[in-house]
Amino acid sequence: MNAASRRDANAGTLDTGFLEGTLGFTIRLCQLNVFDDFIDRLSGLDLRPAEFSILCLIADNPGCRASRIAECLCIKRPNFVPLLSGLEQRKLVVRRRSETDGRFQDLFLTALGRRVVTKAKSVVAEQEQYMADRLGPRKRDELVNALRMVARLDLRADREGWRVKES
Amino acid sequence: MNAASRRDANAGTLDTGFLEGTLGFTIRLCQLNVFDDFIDRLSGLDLRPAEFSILCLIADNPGCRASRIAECLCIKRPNFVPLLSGLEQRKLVVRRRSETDGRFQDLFLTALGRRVVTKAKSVVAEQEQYMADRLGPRKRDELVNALRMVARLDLRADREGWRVKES
DNA sequence: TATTGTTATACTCTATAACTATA
DNA sequence: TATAGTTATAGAGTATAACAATA
Repeated sequence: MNAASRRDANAGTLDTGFLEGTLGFTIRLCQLNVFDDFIDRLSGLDLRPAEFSILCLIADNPGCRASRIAECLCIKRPNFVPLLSGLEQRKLVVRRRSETDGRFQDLFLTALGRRVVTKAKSVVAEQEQYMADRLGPRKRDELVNALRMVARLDLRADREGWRVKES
Repeated sequence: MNAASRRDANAGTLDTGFLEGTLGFTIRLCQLNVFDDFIDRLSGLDLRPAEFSILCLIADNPGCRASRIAECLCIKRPNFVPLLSGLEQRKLVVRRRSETDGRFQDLFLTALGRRVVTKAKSVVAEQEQYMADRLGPRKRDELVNALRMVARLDLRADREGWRVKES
């Protein structure tokens, strides 16, 4: 039973009008459903969503600094350390101290890491394709575009006493 | 600095093509941004997202059983107990044993609870209105509808060896 | 002095097993 | 026996402060 059907099972007579009409609540339900399935599909490769994202970014940006990957994924640096250490212990990733600046660590995939991320991407692509088939390609693209737009909104811009100098 | 701008700050030269093209990743970024702001807006009323949702459902369904509210919000019963207890200690909610079946607890808002949820809904409505203004009303409604559709998808339906008998 | 990576730590959210009381 | 609520507990995920190494 997935999140959606578990929820629907007994909620038939509940008035959920206000919540279901909000973006915040529908985003949460949507994320629960998609992530539950995502985690399930990738469990065979023993990859959590964060680990998959890290491997993807290193695959497409070999030699990138660790802190940039963490930033791009909105993962705080202290929390990024054990994630990377785990991937390195599993021989999927190598950390190499930068030659030009000893503070940085440049990240690379191992040959095994490249094989794993290729397989993982194809598994994720299946989930994405399944959702695209159900939504239809147009609605699917509109959904991704709308989500990107909301993700980039500065939601605090309409409130006072907030904007301390940004730069 | 919100989640979106924090991410953009240093990610300019990173290739995020694969991840940004997936529904899963964009949903996550979107949820981070919306929830960060949601939590911030409701912090003045000392309400977390889950607490707000519970109050909303009790407000619109007075006398509803506790387990149904939890189910509707995809909150496991053990995790629901301290949430309800907190709201009851704050005199926002009352639990009343059902007269017809002593196992159930019927939930009601106090007068204070009704005042708080009314105020909280108006705060949330401001955030929703701000997002709707940026997206435009049509795109906003299409987004909510698409999210509802994805939230209800049975994402495991395309895989074998999964569906044990549902009922 | 500022930044990267790191450690330690704490708090929130979530998940499971087992207990109780009621049916 | 089955279900609702509860307790205890463990595991993720996430947050901040402080330190070492480097610049």
